[in-house]
Amino acid sequence: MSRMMCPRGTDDLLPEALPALDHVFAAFHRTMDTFGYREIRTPMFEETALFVRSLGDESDVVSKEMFSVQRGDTNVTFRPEGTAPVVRAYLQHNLDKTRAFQKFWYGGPMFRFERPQAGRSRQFYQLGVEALGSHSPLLDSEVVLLAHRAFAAMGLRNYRVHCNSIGDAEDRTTFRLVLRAYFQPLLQQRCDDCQRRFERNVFRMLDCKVPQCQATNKAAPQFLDHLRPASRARFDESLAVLQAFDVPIIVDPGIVRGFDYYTHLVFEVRCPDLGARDAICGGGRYDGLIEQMGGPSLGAVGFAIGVTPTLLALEIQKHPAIAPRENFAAVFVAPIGDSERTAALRLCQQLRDQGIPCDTDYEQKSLKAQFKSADKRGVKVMLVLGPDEVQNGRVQVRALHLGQDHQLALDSELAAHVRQLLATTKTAP
RNA sequence: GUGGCUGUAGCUCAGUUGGUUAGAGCAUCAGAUUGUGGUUCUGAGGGUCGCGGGUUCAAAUCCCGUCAGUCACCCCA
Repeated sequence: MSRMMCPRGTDDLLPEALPALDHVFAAFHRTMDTFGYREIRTPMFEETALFVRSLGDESDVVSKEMFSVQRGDTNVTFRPEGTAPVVRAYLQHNLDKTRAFQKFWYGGPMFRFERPQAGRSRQFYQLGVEALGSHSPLLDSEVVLLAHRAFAAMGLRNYRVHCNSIGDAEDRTTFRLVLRAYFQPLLQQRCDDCQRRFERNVFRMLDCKVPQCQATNKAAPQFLDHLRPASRARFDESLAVLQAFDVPIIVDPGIVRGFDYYTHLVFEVRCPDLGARDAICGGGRYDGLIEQMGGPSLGAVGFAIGVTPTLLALEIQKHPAIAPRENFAAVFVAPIGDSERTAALRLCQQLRDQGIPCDTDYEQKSLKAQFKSADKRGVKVMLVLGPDEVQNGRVQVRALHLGQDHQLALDSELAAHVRQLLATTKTAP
């Protein structure tokens, strides 16, 4: 079968699926407004060098997951994540010099060339925030609180925020030595991946999922115990704030994060209902990034929500806003025969002009068939036009959801009547 | 990139140890004394059984390949 299909790892969002996406975006947007974050939109693709510089050419994303396009001597990449583009825009427009501290949110598709699986695709949607230009520990807490409130606004239940601190560059240098010293004699017992991680990124050995590795991880030194007092105090301060706001926190030494630019607070939101891939949000502080990208030494903190897994979680939890919805026009004008077709179109348009979503028949269906299909599409009000109605300047109005019939005049009052019928809900008998 | 599972109608699936014109439910469309929905009844359309090759008198069924989907690993939202 050689039918055309959308490329592997992509999905068509059909009309009935979009209300779910809208629900998540709208809840996020509302939350951002109340916290004073403003939306920013950057291009879908950037110069490849931007991501190489921010993520590091050692990272998996850069080394094997980028959607890149070479055109003449320019090489661009469809954005695999949202942080680097926002920081780039911030610096490009000299915001660091005019109003250094700014809070942004963004949302939209991201692209990574990887093997699709449950809750993960090659084009996926992220909603994220970036609070740029401040080192304040208060912001660390605010950002986590913000993620929590956003999920709450979406109606998600049963999730936990896993938090950890990985200190600053100095803490990490120290801890790297401590970890290497600990793992060196145990290296024989570790899996192949950990053998590689020992040199490349020791920290990742801490969240290895292989059972034999987890055994030696239990007694492994923890970041939190090797932070300098100032770093440790800052983490404790953040935790205290979050506990005061009843955020479901779990301190989890296994949270290490993949990208190089993270510092101090790192966190992940997980929803156990999802099974193997349970992370729905990841973020933290990344104090080195702005400077790394050619800007001044300013702090930054943010997170990104994976919309796809979030929708999956809401679906599993049977959230009503996620169910597929047929969003057809609520009013339908049904001409009985061909002679009423023009009048029907005119009436239909008249209601549309009044802001009432309205549709009519285009296929010369029988009246019965029009009723049947209208019922299936969730139409609430049917307006029937036959020869008699047209001649008398009247229309038959049937409220399908109420089971009521009315005869109404085709005058300026009609729209108001229809509007009223739409607003009426069926009362229990 | 690695591994497991799965490909039969628009959807969910039957299809007996290989054996005639491949079935059901739902969905779609049309009817049930000719201007009215949801229930019910009747009927219709719709499939080169993912694709290619092989074994056989005979393949949806067995074998090989390939493509696609899916789940998991690596990594990550």
